Amino acid sequence: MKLPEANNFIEQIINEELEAGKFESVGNKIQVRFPPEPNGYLHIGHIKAMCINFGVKDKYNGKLNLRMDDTNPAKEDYEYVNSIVEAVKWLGFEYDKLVFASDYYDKLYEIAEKYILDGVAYVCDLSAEEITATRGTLTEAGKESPYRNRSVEENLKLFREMKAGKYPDGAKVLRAKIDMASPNINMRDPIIYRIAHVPHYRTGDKWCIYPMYDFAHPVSDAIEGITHSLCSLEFENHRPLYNWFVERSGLPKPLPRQIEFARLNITNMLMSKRYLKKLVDEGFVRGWDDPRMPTVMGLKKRGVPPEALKKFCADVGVAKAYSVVNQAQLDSCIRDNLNENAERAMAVLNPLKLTITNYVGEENLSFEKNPLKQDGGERDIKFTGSVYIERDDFSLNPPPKYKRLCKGGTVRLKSAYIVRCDEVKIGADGEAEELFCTYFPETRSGSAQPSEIKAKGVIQWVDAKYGVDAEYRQYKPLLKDEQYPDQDYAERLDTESEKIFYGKAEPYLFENGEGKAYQLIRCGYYKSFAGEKVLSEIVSLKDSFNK
RNA sequence: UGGGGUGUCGCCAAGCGGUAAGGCACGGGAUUUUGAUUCCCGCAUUCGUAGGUUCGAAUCCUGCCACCCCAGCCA
Repeated sequence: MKLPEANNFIEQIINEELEAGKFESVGNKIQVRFPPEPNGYLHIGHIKAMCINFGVKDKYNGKLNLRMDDTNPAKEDYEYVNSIVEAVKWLGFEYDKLVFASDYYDKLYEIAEKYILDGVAYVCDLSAEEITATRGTLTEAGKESPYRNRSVEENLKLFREMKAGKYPDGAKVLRAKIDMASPNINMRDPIIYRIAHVPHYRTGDKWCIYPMYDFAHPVSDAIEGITHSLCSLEFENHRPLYNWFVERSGLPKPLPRQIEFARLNITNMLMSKRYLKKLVDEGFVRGWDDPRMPTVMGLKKRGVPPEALKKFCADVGVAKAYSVVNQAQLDSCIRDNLNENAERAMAVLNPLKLTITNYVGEENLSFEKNPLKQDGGERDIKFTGSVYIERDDFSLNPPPKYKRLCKGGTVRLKSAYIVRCDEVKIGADGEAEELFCTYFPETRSGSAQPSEIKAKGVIQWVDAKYGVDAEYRQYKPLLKDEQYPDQDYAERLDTESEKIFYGKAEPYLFENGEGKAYQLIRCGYYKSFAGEKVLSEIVSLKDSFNK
């Protein structure tokens, strides 16, 4: 068998198993799954998990189920499943089937009865507090439940009564009979089913008992014929239990194997649902798709191309060591992608009027839409000799090595002419209000530059007559510092994280609202924005692109 | 003082007994009508630590040390 080259330890394991013939009975088909719980929105951490799972699927020509791990009706809803599906599709991942853990409720129940019949599960009447109290501690063994040795018949009867709704929430649970003295606390008779008289968003009130993750997940994997169940490190301690459930399920081999990897952490990015929800609920951001959010929809709105995110995940790699990736690494991937693909346009956030005193009439200037793409096309911009430039591109007191405009200095208006600033009109606030310049016709872009007229800098501009008014929302990172702010997170929020500018932009920016990038020539970095539906509103990228 | 994991450059990360890949960041230089891009060049005599085995170790063995995870009827 010809095996693909393994790019990480997971693929290495798969290769070894394939080589050993572990999956011959299923035609060497690898099956994986991506199993979010529909109780929140997908974020960049999930993207890493998707890249790993979809990556395995593609590499081995296998199958992947998008599975909603919906076994806790109190938290789940269609709102989330829809957003998850939407996010997966936007990222361009193609799954084979959309499935739900709740599809398996009948089968799961049946297997639970099998455990009872096999004498490895029992109904326990202990209260939640009592169970906690008898579970023991990290260093002490737990105590066996007094209900642990009920007969198979009694367990079956009780379990069926639980299912039939005879008992209130919390009155009874079904437990696995494993080992109360196990050093692995997960193995101390974990709960399989709990009673919850809560309607489920899919099954309604058909059930009043719901399976626990530790049971439902491995068994769902086995039901689907998953060969590799890839999850994050915190489930390592659950693996023995995973195997315990799967081995006793009676489901056909090959049984799924759980492999854990380190989850993604990025400096200054909080990904916990609890935290993100707070930001939304308490109005720190405009919603789950706010460009400052690390959610998939937030990233989309920020103008981040899916391919940049995939590249980032590929760069970061898959390993088991706890790590925090520097956000600069993400930014680099985004910049790379934008540099390669984004169409160019000019805009000024904070306009300063520049009038050319010796210019008459108007003309068209030609611009490349994307200098990196030979066939990127061109666009025309009107030039009337009266323009707006970025306020930062002019300085009353230029620092040493300043390359842009100052009084008496020259600068090139990109793709137009070199101008010299002759006069500065100072406003009441002491700041420059308008610049009066001379332009040099012979320096028109494209013509051979006369040696006597030079400009060190090149700045962007928007024509005063043809440029359109634009509102910019500029976002900064939500957190000033610290990875996990915990309870006092609110104090660390940067209240200036959203700033409004009223600037100018060339009309081209609005031709098709979304995902176009513009750049500030002065800084030479890219800012991307996802155009909102309202034309006058441009959302610029957060500060992370600043140097 | 239980169990399960992990420790390779500032941050990720290859490496699987034959003499430390790559990316990000950083520094230097060249080209440039974006202080961007592109392009060169530099950036771990050393792999948590102390020993041992070996002709040879980041890789094998032993002991220490540090950090992470686990005591939800959440996932």
